[in-house]
Amino acid sequence: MTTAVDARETRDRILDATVRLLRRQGYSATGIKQIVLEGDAPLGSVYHYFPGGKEQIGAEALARSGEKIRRTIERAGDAPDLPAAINSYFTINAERLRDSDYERGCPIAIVCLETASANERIRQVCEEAFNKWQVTLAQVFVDAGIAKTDAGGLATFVLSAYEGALTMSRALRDIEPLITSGAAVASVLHAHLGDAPRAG
Amino acid sequence: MTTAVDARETRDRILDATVRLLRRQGYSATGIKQIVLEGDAPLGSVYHYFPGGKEQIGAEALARSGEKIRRTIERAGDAPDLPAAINSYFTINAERLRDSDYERGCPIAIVCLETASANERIRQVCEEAFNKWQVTLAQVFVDAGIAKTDAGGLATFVLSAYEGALTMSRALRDIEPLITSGAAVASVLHAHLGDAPRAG
DNA sequence: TCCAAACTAGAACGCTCTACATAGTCTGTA
DNA sequence: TACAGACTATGTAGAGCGTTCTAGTTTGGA
Repeated sequence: MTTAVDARETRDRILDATVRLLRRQGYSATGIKQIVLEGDAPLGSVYHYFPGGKEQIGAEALARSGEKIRRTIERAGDAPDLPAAINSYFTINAERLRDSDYERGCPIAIVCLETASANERIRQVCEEAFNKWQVTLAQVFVDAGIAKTDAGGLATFVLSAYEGALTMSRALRDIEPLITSGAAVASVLHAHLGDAPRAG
Repeated sequence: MTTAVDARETRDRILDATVRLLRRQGYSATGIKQIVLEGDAPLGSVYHYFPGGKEQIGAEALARSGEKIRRTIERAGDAPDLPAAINSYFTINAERLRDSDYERGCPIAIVCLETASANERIRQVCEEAFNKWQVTLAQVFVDAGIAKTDAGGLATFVLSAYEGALTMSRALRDIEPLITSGAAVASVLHAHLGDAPRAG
């Protein structure tokens, strides 16, 4: 194994580096050599850990990233004020996007668009990630008092608004779409909780 | 020039083929040879019409596609019932997506995510497309009676929801996110027009 | 101390990519 | 018919890709 100084294993470093690159530039533009450079990992051991090659690295990196994001969504349910928690999810990620010089996109969204029609295995990983996010968020909504009949569709809608706003913010190099959409989504949630009805 | 049978010029066929490929698989995965194959165009004339190479082809294809979509958005303003018109924009494109076997994504969204951090020229084309859509849609909202102070943000929000729902529908191979988001957006518009407040 | 297994180094392979060069063919006009 | 310019065919260059290979190093346990 690696030394104690370098506690994180090579395999993990490869996956983490892959996630960073997928966020920035997607699947097609990300090369194996770039991954090992970014992760400071030996090229020779890539096919030792990942005999399935690039596709396996991509699939595992996306699954790991998807689960991490899902846990973040789950934690939003702990907040006392649901609309505020969702809104701050938008704003926090807006700031992270800006601070990364608009490089930190969503790895699932970009890779899914690229590979949905070309690589079924990768597409399925993306589908699973989105599905789990949706189920998790719907449960958060139910726990907050939103009607069960509404929670599922509302979760899909909120995720859509978030992914689209992230896309637009990256294109415009401006966090405004994320901020605006976060506020709009919060208003919709307020309305569903029997609060102020107006969205904007 | 080409014969009368082949009325469309080679240059246009190259651009149209590029748009189709960008919708399906994005910029990085789309090659020059694939473009001329898809567009039934001679490889030898690619650099005659596009001395700027792949970047020029991509930029022009995206600009053309962006403007076409903008005109479609503009036409939504002609409908008497705005929320219904926006909702049907979602549903119509949902059906087109399904009928294309989930290949017909948004060329702007996918290319922007791929190239936002790598190719400034292409990114700017995407930014311009999104900006024009937003301005056009905001004007449609104002014309329909929505307050000027709300129209801009609302347009950004609706575009975000649409792009995100399109992304999710492709990943899931299911039009449900587009249908659900279309209905939710329509409810928000209703609320802004002084109609039924509930979104769902 | 020694061995087997785990891991790494780095070159090399076959392939595809964009881009370019050059020679050839077509087309409208005089 | 003849010519000039527009367009196309085809081959090549040079780089980069994912992958594989063999040789070498490190490691944990007996």
